[in-house]
Amino acid sequence: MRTTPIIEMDKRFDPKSYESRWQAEWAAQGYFVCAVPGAPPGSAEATATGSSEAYCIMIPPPNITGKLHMGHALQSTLQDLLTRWRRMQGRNSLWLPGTDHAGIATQLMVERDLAKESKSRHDLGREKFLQRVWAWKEQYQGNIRRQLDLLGASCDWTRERFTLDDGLSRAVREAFVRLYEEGRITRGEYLVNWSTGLDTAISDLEVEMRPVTDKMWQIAYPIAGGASDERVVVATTRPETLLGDTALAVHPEDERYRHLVGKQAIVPVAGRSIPFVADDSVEREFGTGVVKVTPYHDMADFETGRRHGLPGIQVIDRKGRMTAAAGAEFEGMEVEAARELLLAKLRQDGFLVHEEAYLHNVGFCQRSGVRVQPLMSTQWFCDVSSMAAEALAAHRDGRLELVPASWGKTWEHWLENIRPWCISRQLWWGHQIPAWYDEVGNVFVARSREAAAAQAGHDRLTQDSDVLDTWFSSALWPFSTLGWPEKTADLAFFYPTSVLITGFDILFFWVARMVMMGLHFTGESPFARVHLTGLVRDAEGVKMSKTKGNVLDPEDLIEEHGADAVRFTLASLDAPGRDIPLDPNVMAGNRAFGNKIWNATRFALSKVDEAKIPESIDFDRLALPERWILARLSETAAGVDASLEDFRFDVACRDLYYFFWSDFCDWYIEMAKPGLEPGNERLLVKEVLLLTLDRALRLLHPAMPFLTEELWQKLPGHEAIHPQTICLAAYPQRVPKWELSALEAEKMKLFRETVTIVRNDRADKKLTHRVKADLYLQSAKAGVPESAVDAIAFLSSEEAKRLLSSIAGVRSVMVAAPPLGATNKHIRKGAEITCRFDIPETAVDLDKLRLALTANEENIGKVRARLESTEFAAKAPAAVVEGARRNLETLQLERARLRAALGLDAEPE
RNA sequence: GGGAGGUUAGCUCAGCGGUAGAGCACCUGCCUUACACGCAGGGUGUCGUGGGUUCGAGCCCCUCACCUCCCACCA
Repeated sequence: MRTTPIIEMDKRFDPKSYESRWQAEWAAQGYFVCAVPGAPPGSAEATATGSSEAYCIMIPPPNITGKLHMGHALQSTLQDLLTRWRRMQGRNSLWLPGTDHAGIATQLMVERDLAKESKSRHDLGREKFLQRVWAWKEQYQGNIRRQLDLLGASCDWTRERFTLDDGLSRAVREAFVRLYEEGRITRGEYLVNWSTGLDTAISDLEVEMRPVTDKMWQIAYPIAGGASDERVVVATTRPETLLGDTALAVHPEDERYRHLVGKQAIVPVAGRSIPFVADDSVEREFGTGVVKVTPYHDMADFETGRRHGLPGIQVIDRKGRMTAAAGAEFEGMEVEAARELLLAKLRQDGFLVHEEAYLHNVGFCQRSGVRVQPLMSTQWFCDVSSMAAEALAAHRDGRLELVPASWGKTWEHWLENIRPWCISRQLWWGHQIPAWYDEVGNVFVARSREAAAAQAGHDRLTQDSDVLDTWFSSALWPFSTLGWPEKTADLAFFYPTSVLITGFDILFFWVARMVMMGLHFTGESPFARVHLTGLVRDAEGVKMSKTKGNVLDPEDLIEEHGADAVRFTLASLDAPGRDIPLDPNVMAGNRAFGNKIWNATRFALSKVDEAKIPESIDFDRLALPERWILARLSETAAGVDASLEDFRFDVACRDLYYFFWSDFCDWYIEMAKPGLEPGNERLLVKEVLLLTLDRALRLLHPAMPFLTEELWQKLPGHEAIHPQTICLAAYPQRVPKWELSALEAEKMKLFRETVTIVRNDRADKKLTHRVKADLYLQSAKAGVPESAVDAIAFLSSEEAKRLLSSIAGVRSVMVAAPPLGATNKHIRKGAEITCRFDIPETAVDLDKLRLALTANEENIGKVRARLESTEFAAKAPAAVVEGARRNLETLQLERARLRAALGLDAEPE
């Protein structure tokens, strides 16, 4: 005997009461642990499915530095949604979790921590410092898992990886050595982006251009060996680099300066002679048309210098201070101070011709915020040009699909213009470069120190002190996490992965590099499809930032609304190519949706007695409401599947929301109520109620895992669907047999319209729902549109009467002329429907009627004009013409009704 | 300087060539035997501008304007 479950369930749902319980249960049961065909049995025995069809998503590994932000919450929600959906479809679905060592970010945080003890990493030394970072990592790594658990993530934690763990480190060394042996990785001295804030080189991608108002100075350079007063004027924003000038450049076709090419100029203050060179890159219109060339302190000048075989002079060092080469009086000065001193000297000697404010773009170190200093240094570079070509080809031939596809052009442009990737960093935390040097500087690149020693023939070797750019190890993530370079069962089964979900902001940093490395090392794109999400913003669409104080914390939101509401909200806002404006009101609305689901279940459980979710149902024996809701269920299942295939999470959520709230709760449950009354039972109503609820919960499960599991476990008969958990129950599919015929669909439409008529009339008269209505039906006058439905017969049937009584407070339905004076007549499907209430007829709101008449006549005018156009009749499809004709007829009947109510003649013309 | 996206109700956004939609907000009436995190009803639109294609354009084409964001070595 079932007790009455309604007593057991609270009137309000409380996500906190079950969310953590279910996450713990799922983990304990190992539902998300994948067993791979051919793999040795182990903990994976508890696996969900033995399916041989793989589905795999690699998490974009969050930094171990800390805390998940809204972007992680969004992306994790979508990844989990897809994984749960595929898992329920029976795929062997792996969502592999992990974290990134995040070289610079992590090192900075630990250094900041050290600074509290007034220590620097140099005080500790490399060994001790790294021990400290590892300790720090151990402390924070669990945080990521805890947060993903809170969100309901169905990761396989037995496969969790870390970019610095042994396996991944091995993969990194393997990749590095292979690329080196192929000649793609080289070491050399180049002008690189130097961050004095981080004391390391950074890649082009880590440089952020920002507009800055500087000054543009014009400086005169005397001509050597010319007339004593002959000078040429040069414009510059960085006068201090003049000390490192090794040439002046002019455009080869600039008549103003052509005569100078081959001559020498004298660098003011420094007094050195430097040549004039002619170079196409000089813009004649800009500045004075003469450019100072400082190869070691300017990217463009570096290239110019190379073209002309010019030497370079390093006048600024890696700390941002002037070197000895800048001259004794400048040596050791900060750049700013050196600039002031130099300007003073120039001014004093009459070399400073002009100065003005100047707005231009300047490169800043994205991470530390300092101005990037171009600096000559020895670094490791990876030539990715051929890999980029492969990545381009994969995109063009469809092996790699970007969603939304509009990112394609950006992809092409970046890869077509790619430059060598500076992969070495002067940091300690990261993968130390697998290169060793002997006493005389010979380099041995190898997979291990032993291998390097074997190459060298001795062990007097020192390892390169630099580490690799964090993104180098991330680039290997899709296959290094599966055991590459070993040929593991996981790699064979799950690689290439199915989809990647990440933010567009790391399209180049990460996605492009994974595709390049994946294609290079495995011959396959690491994933077939990439869904790029937008940026999570605040309710007003403003970017979240600490300084603006508008940052939302996923953990707070989960605490307040429950994980399911957070997930549903994020997923429903993920429209292609758009950012995600996160409004707490919307979140509250979706929490209310959870409450609605809770209460619908609570209602059903209180009514179904001994009934169970039926294993099958005889659709043909059902009454219209049951047939209708099953039809809607089938359509919704079909729609959700299609939407998820296309990454249209917004559409899938909208359809689910509408189906559950409007179709199921507002309409079906209301229609089911009379059929659930003792002694009045409609055939199989309880079974259909349970069946629909079961399917709806399963459809919703990927988006709202906790609530659906909690409720589904309460449904009688759920064990027959899956003995343990909704997580592994089959995802509902379309059932074509359940879909309604056109006739039935029309009947349902007529019924709903009739309900609305009654409710409208009641609201117009300001009556409460308690005042019952009497309905009068009679055939409408001539000119009524044809209809397949016999409206009068249908609406006056016992079945319809009972439904109308329950849902719309209709006391009686009479096939008769309405009492004299009745004004609220409505025409539907050839029937004139009049609604009367048990109260004196209130005064008709004439203004409202007049407005309605005006609108009606406007519409008639429009439709008639279309119908009278010969072109419309000739060219529009017949169905459209016919639709317009019917429309006109209905509008005309409506007009007659309105005119009668207003006491006007029936026909105006 | 290139490129992408956006411009639809008060707000945030859907929208498939055929009479403009949702949620939230707002107004009215309701504690109707699941739910007030609720029920029912309601109002609101020059679909950014100007052209074009079409019988018919929010939707397709072109122009312009404004907003967001990427990429880019005019010193």
